[in-house]
Amino acid sequence: MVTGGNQIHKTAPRGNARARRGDLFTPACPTRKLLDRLGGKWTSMLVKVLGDAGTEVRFAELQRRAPGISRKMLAQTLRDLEADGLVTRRVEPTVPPAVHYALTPLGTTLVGPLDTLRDWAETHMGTIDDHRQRLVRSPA
Amino acid sequence: MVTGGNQIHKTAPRGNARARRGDLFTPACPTRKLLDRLGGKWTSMLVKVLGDAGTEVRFAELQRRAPGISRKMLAQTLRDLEADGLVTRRVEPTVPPAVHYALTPLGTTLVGPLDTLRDWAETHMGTIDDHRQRLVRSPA
DNA sequence: CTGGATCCACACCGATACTG
DNA sequence: CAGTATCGGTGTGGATCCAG
Repeated sequence: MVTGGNQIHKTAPRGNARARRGDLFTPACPTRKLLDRLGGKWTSMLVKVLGDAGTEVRFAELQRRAPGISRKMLAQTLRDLEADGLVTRRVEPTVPPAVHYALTPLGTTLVGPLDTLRDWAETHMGTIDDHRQRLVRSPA
Repeated sequence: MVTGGNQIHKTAPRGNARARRGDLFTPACPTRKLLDRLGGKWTSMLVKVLGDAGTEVRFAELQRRAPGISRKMLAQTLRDLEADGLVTRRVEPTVPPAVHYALTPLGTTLVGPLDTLRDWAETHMGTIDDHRQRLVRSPA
């Protein structure tokens, strides 16, 4: 994965967003691009946190609710999500500033599919881990 | 859910086994681990190809149906999927050998959730691309 | 409080050559 | 046919310091 995920994001050229005529092999597959974003280490967690909140959440509060994230990655991931139109950013011009983030309607539509993935993961990842463990202990 | 957050998977040192003092992160969020795998550049495509086939598919045929993949990445991804218990590998001891791959029942259960993601992607990724394009053309 | 800038370790993946 | 071995480029993400 994540691919380092995946990708057009990891290895493919970035400048040319659109597939050009010669590119038979859909380098711009929507699913591939979506997985590239979700494959980011913090993207899905932030979508979930914002979705659960249902309202605006401030920067520091997001950092609290996403344990382990650094300020750099929090800012970077939020900027990406904002550029995607999945998250809104609202700055209160106070001193010091207060910045509020929330899911856009589009971002909200992503919560369901993510829940589907989470359900599958919570149901089956244990089985997968066990399977890998068996390979370690009894290699063919 | 994604709240497990960090995981010694992508960046953390693997050789020096001991976590350092600050690391008190929850062991491993299943959703995070699933996305790490799906984030791989070819994983989801191979699952889809094998799912669509419904039967065993040979190595070379997989390479044909996953345009652009190299033999190295095909072999590596298939080995990972096999280790996860998502894919079976069957070798016919002929000369030259013929190797057949197929989804396990567990692997088949992953097809649905992936379809859900693909539906979302095909519906909304265009909107996301447009949103990013607007940022490029009309910067602040 | 909310970031940006920089440095760097490491993991992913492509290209190529070799093997049984 | 179906892999493995190796090299190297590139991107991701953590740590740390600086700034409005």
